[in-house]
Amino acid sequence: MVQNMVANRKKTRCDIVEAANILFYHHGYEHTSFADIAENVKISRGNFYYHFKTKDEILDAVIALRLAETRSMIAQWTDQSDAPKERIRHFINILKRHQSKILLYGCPVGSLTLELAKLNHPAQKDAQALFSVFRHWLCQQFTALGHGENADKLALDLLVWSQGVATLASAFQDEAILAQEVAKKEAWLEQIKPGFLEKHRSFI
Amino acid sequence: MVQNMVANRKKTRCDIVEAANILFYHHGYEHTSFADIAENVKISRGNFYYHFKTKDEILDAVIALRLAETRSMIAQWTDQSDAPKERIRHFINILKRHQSKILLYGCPVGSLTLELAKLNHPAQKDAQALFSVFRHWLCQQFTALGHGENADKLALDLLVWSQGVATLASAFQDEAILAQEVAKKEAWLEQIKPGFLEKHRSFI
DNA sequence: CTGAATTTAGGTCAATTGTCCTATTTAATA
DNA sequence: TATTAAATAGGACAATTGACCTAAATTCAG
Repeated sequence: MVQNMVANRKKTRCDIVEAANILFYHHGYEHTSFADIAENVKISRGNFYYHFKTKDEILDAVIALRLAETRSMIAQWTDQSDAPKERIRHFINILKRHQSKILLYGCPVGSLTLELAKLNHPAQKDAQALFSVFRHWLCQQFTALGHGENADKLALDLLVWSQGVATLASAFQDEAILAQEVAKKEAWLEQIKPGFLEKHRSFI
Repeated sequence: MVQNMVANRKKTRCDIVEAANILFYHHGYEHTSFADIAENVKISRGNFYYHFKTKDEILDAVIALRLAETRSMIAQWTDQSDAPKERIRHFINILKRHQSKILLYGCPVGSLTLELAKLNHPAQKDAQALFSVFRHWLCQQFTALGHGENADKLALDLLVWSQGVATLASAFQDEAILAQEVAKKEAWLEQIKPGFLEKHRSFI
């Protein structure tokens, strides 16, 4: 059955990318070796090389996976509620939802971005897209809240905040920092005054 | 002359640590090899090994150097002005002063901290001290401004902000983000209302 | 100057890295 | 079933890593 073959091929490849995704997050891109990934997926290095010729190829696949996952997550948030505030709250709460991982490894987007910057890696731009996805979506939400002019700045502020919180919570290994910052940001979100364009929110 | 010997020894060692400090910042701890550092200082690997037995030893020395430099910088800020706001402004402005480097490599403290977390490196706690120095000093300044109860939270917020800005400015390679965020934070600092303990500021 | 101590140079080592190759096994087709 | 294509296993590779060692050079005291 062609279906089976294709499915299997896809599955092994998918297994590799998913394992690499986690290992890149936990141990960093460079500190993760072919052997680490292969061992994790329980395949031979030869089989591994059959699916990916170079390490950069795996990185590209991992970034593509993260982009897809991110888009899917955001689409879910968008579908779950029509209220921009409610949507933005979802973003704020990622920090709490992934608390334990963040305390250990920081934010997957921020840490990958920083590592690639130091390696001066060609995939830098692709990793940047991960931030852009959040940025544009948040911008849309703030626009819907009537902050058209400042929407992008507000979106960027929220990204800045999330990266800072992840970095410091991880540095101090202190979940109280995380909880406290999230609570404060939620309160800020609640209190935010809709801009004068609020009435036109429907056009978003 | 004993003086010369000791001075030379100190100088070579110091050169190594300073080169490692820069290379760790630019390329990361793990991606920097003995050979890289030795080549940079223009000494042999053997000479290098004479001064540092293991890579961890260099890391400790680099962290110690950064701690010393940070303390000295902060001491300067403290000496330059008695006004807490003026002092805090110095902190905010690090981002602008080191703009070009931050765009390329992020914040040296944040990125090192994140890398060590992923390596699960024993020096994590030492690197954390770098953040603590800023945190406590900022806390003192906010206390002097009369925000005793919230001083530590305000200090942490400022650290969070600085880390976030560094990460995103670097991710987007966009100095406008940096300039805009710094300007906004400076405005916030200006507008901040002194707490009711302001009159007692002298005791700090 | 001579001898001892410190400092430096450069070679060696085992381990690990990313990459590549060739057999063998598994699956699909005719 | 026989043939072909896809997938896997595992070995080999050159290069690089951190670590270690010894011999030479430099420095300084007596």
